[in-house]
Amino acid sequence: MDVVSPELNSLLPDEIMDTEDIEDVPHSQPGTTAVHSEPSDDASVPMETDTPVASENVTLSLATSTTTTKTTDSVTGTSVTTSGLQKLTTPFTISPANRQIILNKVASQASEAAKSAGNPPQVIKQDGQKLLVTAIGKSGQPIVLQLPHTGSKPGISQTAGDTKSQAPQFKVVTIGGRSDLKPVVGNQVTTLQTQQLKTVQIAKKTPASSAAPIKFIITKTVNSKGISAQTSMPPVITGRVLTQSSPVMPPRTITLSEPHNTNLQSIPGKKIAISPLKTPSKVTVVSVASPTSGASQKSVALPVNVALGQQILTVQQSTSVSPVKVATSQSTTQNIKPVAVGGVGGSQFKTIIPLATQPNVQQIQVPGSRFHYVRLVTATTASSTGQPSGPSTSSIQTAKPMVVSTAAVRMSVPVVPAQTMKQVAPKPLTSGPQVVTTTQTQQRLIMPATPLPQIQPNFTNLPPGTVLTPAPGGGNVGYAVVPAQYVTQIQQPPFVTLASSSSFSASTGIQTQARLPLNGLSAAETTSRPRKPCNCTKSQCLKLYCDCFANGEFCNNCNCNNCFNNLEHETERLKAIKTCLDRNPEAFKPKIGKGKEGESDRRHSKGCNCKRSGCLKNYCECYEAKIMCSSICKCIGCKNFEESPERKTLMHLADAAEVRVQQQTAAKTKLSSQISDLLMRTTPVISSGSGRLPYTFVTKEVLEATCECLLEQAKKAEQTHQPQVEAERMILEEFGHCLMRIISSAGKAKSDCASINC
DNA sequence: GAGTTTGAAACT
DNA sequence: CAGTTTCAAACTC
Ligand SMILES: [Zn+2]
Ligand SMILES: [Zn+2]
Ligand SMILES: [Zn+2]
Ligand SMILES: [Zn+2]
Ligand SMILES: [Zn+2]
Ligand SMILES: [Zn+2]
Repeated sequence: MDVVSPELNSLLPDEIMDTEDIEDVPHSQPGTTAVHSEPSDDASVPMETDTPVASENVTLSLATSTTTTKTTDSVTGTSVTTSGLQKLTTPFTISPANRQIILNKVASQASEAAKSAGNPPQVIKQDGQKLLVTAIGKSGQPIVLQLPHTGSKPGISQTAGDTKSQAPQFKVVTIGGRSDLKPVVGNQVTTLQTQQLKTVQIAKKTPASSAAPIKFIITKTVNSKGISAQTSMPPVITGRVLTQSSPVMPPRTITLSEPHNTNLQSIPGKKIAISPLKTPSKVTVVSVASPTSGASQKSVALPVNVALGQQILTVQQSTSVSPVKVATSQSTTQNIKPVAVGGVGGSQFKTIIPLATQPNVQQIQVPGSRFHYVRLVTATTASSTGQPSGPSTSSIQTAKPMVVSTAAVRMSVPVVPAQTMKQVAPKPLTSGPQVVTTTQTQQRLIMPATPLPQIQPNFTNLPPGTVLTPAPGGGNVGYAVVPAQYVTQIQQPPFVTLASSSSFSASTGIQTQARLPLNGLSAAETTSRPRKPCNCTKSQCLKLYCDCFANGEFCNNCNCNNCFNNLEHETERLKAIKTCLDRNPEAFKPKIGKGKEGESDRRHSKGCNCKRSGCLKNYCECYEAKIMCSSICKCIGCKNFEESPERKTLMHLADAAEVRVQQQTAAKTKLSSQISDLLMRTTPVISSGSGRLPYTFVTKEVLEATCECLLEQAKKAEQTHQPQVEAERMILEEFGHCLMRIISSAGKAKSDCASINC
């Protein structure tokens, strides 16, 4: 795959662009556009059912620099050379046959960094159906996604697992730079059928094909704020979409509108949905033009590749912004809400989000959307592109390479099961110049619909081989890459979210996602905050009883027994996730709405049901989350309300305790500073070598500081109701500590002086 | 650390 | 949907 500059794309003939069965997307008219649905079984679209066609390889490269030049190699595919920055060779490869997407990171830096970090690039299986993304995220660890084999490849058997679902699975992957990525199971993830990928194409000329069983229309309003917007584009984008191939579903049309601020709950999740494209033949890639702020270096360093990766991943490192805030501030796209869902519970619908495209426009800007879309077209002459050195395994692709043209704006929205949309992973937008040709646009990549089993982020938390295993069902999987914008808007540290869903057949819709920090903590906070280890013994950590599982995370450093919440038991885990989602589609959504600081929105989604704790103990989920009980709580004897005297008392006690700790810390700090200060002043005296050290060091200031420490200790003893003996012991102990500090300081001063004198 | 209490999750 | 059981965490001693 090569990187093609947007301009180049625009220049590309449509034939190239739309070669194959990809339906063209009708150039969407600004405003709403109806999407035509296509029959799932449309022959034109190669689905898993299709016989293995000569593999089509798609290589996508994104040139970051505006001046990028593109070269196309008929044999290997196209290679693009960015403006001298880097040459990417098959940065992104998609082979239909293999259904793999491999992203290699351009710069070696990232990989090395990752290694240094202790996380080697992860390679998933080399079955050939893998998606490897490297150089994503801060850690620079590559992420590999594996796509399940599609039926197209006879030779490859589908993985065990959900055999039932032949429907293509869809996964959404969001990769973020955060180190703490966690796989999330999420409701947020939507499943798409890979087949839909075809349909995903942005508008094609034929407006309506009624045949498609289900149509989705998505209208998205984009908020230009904060993002470099393309002013020219109309704010509203309409997308369309996809049909569900599955026979079961009756045809439907769904219209989705996305107001700026509308958030799906997904927002909290901060995940990005990726639309899976089943057929490799057509891929739409959007590159994110958004420059990364200086903070994210990687993006800078690796213009092209990184950019691609980021976009695809939509990961970016956001520096400090808490996800929540970001999300709110930026309203754009992130959340798409599927309005109507097919009747099937957990049904997966595919949704392609941004669709509007400008005809012929070189830049892919989509109205209202800040993304750049790149369309990938299979090249007739394509040959498999060589894979870069990346760890990635198989890039097997074959035959037709796809060219991605940035110009086309196509959106592919991953179809998401109605319930679960993906959340957009927040990606801070960095203003880095480097990347994209278009400054403001974002790119979106849609991956082939082949089923992805999972993706795992490579963070340390994750198990070593964060490889995604092929989805059990072997169904097709679609990948969607989230537009960078989404990411940027959110500014959160990048996350990776993968979701795989099986086709409507209940097989599975599972995903692994990275999770956003809860409570709006800064990324740093979240990253640093280790999750409390679980102690499960009977649930195998596959029930919501397990906090790790409930949070969509793998167990890591837990004390659980017989744990299945890990990569080694992915199949079981996915099944468990599905079970949970079947039981409660929102099982993995955060219970506390928006953890933002503004507590206005913070309330428990279901409310508690406490009977005996008065909601003033951590047994109560409301109290545990530090929020007040609300009208939706069904608690009895609740004392967790604003005016509650008990609550106030408790809070005061807690505050007092906190103050005490602070005072104690302050006293110690003061003592230390006094001592050091004293040292500074007395050094000359010491150097004189007199034997008056005690008097020299035990000054008035030191005495005062010491007394403060002792008083604090006394208070502490009193507060904890220690018996007098114990209180005395504590005080004496503290006095001992103070003396030790004084002595050590004196000794140090003396030795220093000695050394100086010498 | 063992044992108890608690309320969500799971199950019927 | 309600009642019961199961479960792991919170809490107590
Ligand atoms: Zn557990
Ligand atoms: Zn655990
Ligand atoms: Zn576990
Ligand atoms: Zn409560
Ligand atoms: Zn409550
Ligand atoms: Zn309450």
